[in-house]
Amino acid sequence: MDDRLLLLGLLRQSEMHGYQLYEFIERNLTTCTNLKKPSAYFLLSKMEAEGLVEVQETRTGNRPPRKVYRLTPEGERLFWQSLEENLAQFIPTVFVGDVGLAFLDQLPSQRALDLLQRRQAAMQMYLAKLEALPPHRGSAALLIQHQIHHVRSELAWLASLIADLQSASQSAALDEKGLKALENTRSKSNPK
Amino acid sequence: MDDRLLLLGLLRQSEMHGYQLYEFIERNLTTCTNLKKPSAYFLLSKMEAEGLVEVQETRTGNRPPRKVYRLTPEGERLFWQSLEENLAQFIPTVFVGDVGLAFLDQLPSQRALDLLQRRQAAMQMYLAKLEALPPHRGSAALLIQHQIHHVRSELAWLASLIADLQSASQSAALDEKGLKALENTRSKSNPK
DNA sequence: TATTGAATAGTCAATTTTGAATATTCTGAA
DNA sequence: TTCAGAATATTCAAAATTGACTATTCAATA
Repeated sequence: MDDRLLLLGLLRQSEMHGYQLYEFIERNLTTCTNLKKPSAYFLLSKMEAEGLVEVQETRTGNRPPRKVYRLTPEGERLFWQSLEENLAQFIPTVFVGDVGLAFLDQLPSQRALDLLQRRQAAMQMYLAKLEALPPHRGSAALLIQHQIHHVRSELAWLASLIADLQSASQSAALDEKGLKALENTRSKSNPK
Repeated sequence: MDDRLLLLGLLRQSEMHGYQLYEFIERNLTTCTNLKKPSAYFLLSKMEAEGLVEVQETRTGNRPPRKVYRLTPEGERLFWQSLEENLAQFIPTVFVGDVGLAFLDQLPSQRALDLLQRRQAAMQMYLAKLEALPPHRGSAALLIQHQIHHVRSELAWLASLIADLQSASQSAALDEKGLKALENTRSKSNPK
């Protein structure tokens, strides 16, 4: 539903053909969707069938004809409805990177540390890229600020995990208890 | 690939049939995957075809036979490889909720505020649920801590967005410039 | 002026995901 | 005991997504 909202919202600002939509999303809105090219086309033709958008075929030279999409009043209605719905709700974030964390205790703690430090480096690089981005206009800027805020927060969390892991493996060197110590440490510290 | 890692990792701890896997994920690991029941079954039979897991059909009474899966050495190898890969990389988070934010300026600012405050309430409820969760064992606890950290950070960000929106609509009441003011405000404030 | 590679524009078969249905067993209340 | 509904366990057809491909135009350079 959110991808429809995205397409409707963009078409509302100006009519476009599939590739333009895809390009724009790819360049400016990757932080809020994974929509790929064929999915974009698929969605568009579906939305046409549902009467949310109208198509105008335009042929330039002997190119394959481009389909230019524009919003119908029906589409406009759905836009407002979906926009309100999207803004009012909260969808919990799924962290695929946490699958690995779920099995962190299977690894020797030194190896775990190594890997997490590589993750940390990858995050720092991503953050640097975000911060170096040329200033975007309008609400795209908002999304980038959001992503920056998020990555900083994730970096802080990862740093604290790494620190715990380090001190746990320190004491493990003494008391031979390994990662078990860590779980207790972290599950108790629950700062407001 | 991450869902395979998840299934492999769980099967490595003990053999299980599809429903058990699904149930366990549903109860303890929803913060790191969206894997639905039929997808779990699909993945399992695919992994069987790939020689990553073995099946043992067990029939109890005249129930439909249950397929119990266990890891093969091949599966074990892939587990370690995928685990290291997962831990070492960082996959940027996609915020579907940001689709709405991308069109925030299309709404009258009072309406935008209303909706975002509802989102805020939804987030607070989710956080409360997380915090009330009975203490989980092992690394599941880690994932919950992560989710809590994340939601707190998101709440802070949303609060600051709402505050900016409020002060922007205050000045709009004076200078009639509406939401335009907001974008400038936020895109400049970039705290270290 | 050819040639090559990037950018533009879209499609398709194959894969993956999903909602909904099926079927059995268990639990407890009437 | 019996009937209803929850829990267990899986499957399937329909829908959505993807990687890989096709094809044209444009820009630069050999």
